[in-house]
Amino acid sequence: MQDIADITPLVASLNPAQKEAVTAPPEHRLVLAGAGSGKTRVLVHRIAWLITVENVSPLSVLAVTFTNKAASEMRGRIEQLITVPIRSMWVGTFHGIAHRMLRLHWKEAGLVQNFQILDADDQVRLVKRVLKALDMSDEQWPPKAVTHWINAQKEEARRPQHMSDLGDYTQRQYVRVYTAYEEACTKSGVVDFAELLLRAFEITRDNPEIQAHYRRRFRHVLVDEFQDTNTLQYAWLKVLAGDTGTMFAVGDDDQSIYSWRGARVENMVRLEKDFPGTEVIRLEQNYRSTGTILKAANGLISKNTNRLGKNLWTDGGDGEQIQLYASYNEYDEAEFVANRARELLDGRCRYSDLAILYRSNAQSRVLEEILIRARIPYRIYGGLRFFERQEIKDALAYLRLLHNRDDDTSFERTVNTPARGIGATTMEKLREISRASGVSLWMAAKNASSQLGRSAGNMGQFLKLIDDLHAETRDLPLSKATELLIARTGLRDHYRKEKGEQAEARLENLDELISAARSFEVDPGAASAAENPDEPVLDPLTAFLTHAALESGEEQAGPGEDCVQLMTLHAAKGLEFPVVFIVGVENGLFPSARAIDEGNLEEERRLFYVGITRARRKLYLSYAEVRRVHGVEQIGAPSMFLKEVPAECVSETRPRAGILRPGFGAREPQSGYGGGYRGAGSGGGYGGSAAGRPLPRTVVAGSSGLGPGGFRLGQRVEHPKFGEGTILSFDGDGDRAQIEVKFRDAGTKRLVLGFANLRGL
DNA sequence: CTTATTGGGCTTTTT
DNA sequence: GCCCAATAAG
Repeated sequence: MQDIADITPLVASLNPAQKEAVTAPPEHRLVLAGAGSGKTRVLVHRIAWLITVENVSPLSVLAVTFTNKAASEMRGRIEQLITVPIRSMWVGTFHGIAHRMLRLHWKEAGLVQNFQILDADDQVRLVKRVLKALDMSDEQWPPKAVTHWINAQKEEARRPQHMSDLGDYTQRQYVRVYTAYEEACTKSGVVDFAELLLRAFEITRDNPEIQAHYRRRFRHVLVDEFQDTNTLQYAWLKVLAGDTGTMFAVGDDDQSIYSWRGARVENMVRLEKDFPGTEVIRLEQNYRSTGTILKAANGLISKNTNRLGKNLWTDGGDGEQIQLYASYNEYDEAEFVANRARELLDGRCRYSDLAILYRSNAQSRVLEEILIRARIPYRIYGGLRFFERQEIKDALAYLRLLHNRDDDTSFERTVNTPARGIGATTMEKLREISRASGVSLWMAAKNASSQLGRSAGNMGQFLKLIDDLHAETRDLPLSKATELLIARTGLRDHYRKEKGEQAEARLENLDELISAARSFEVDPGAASAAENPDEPVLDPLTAFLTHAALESGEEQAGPGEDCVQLMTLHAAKGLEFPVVFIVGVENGLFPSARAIDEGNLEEERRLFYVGITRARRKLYLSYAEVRRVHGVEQIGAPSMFLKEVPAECVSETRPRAGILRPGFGAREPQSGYGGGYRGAGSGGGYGGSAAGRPLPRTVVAGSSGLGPGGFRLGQRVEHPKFGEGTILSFDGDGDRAQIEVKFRDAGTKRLVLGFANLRGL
């Protein structure tokens, strides 16, 4: 029996709804947790409650998240809350848990014991090679699209052998690639991300012992970000829980922003049907944002239909109005952000209190440029991550090849990196041999070196290098082995010779890899402490490679200290900042042109909702009247979503009245915006003009888009040779003035205006 | 085989 | 406008 004192810290700090969720009897629950309503808190406290009050063993708990970050945060917070050791508890990502099962049951899953994981990049490369082997052209069958199709099939748990031929040629070809791709994976002993989930699902569904074992074990299944589960993940959860396990799912349909990668919000409704007795608990009290920000968010999201329904509230104050800034262009917009940032930083803000959110990554470039000039330190999230870097993947491919010679993906990557005289022709020959004899590239190279002509010697050296390295490293600790490999394969010299500061960074990354390997070396003292049949024992190399595949690591850009945070709206989900700037709030950008085209506005609206609710105290929105998109200046209109934000929440700022908008493309921003309208952001403007009413325009009639030669942007023109077209942009002035025209038949051309002989239509 | 050049493409992203 | 990948030239 637990005494009262034990449970106080578990519930004392919770509001009634949170308390209801945490202390609910062990039955199915769906927690609709609004933004900033303490979702993670409820999940963590629920697990702690089950263990300390309901006397549930940590072994009986399965807690699933989407990201490694969320999983480790959850584990850490539970550990802080209770004294019971939870080392044996399965807390992890869908993929991490699937992987764990497959390591334990590799035989039943039909895998080889030392299977490796293919990342998204590797997968596309492999699909590409399969396409080539099937004589299907890259053009007609874009590898990325084919890969996407294969993954979509896997997410619906469809195997090629189950797919009926509907007499559709395209379908037939797709199935052909899918089949060949699967064979290639099996032959190489690799699985892609979707395959991890699919195999784990299949053994849980089809293997009675495995099913019984996990159902007996996992009495409590808890899922975070439930609105992001895809069909396969849901099916797996269902088959895991069976009718003995209880589901505790936490999610927010209003924050469903990943339907394009397979997430199915409908799973929230299905849960209620599939798990009888599921009670829904709503968390609507928000602890993050001001009343004004919540009002804006609520107003916006109420325009969506098919919501499960929720209204955020706070018992805090209204706070400040949301500032909306109408900028001339993206440089002016960035200046506005930098100016406001500087003002805030003079006050009580640290750099890291500020976040700049945008719809697409391309928008970060201009912001970066301006922030550098303003000497404001920043950090961009969402670049290349550590284990995705070229040099790191090179080194890892060698490690994988040492581990398994039949790993063709790694063979292809390493064989001529660094260059050792094994070119495309040789590899083409080798692939043909391997295809014909049905063996891996490695075996083919071993057996048929005589058929490789002039490169046979080089190939022989490569094979020997791998064999020698294997012998030399087999008894070394992993970090030493990695170090030796990087030196002996010539990778280090290869990158040393590369010029530029990039090379420097690459060498540092290789060193970083060596020290990362060190943390996977077995520590003989701690290892055998608790041998659990439910914990796979991985050799250091496998553990290291798995870590690299499943946790691609923090992205390395910039110093980790006090910085302004730049990221996409998608990347911001789950985070919060005292001050948030959302830039580029324009039709065509946000909502994106494609979303408008396809009528997918609800998800874009949710994305805006996510963005707004990231802000604690201050929120700035901005849009540009003109923006360069894919190198072409485009006139934008404020986002349709702005009209949906209650007018009283917003006050609008404009560049100082009376200053004309600069002529389109008359000057490049560097020189153009420096003089004319610098400091526009801090200028007076006129507040109070609420979003929703027509926005006053400072444009002087007729000046809009007027370029050299009297032509206007978007004007229809005729060229003696190219025919009719539309003006896309102007560049420069005087004799050198250029004009970019999109012709109806001749494509887009850049012409010198003086010679173009254009006639306006 | 390496290096320079051209051409296409282009939301969002975790594992 | 920028980045990648596929081609052409060295």
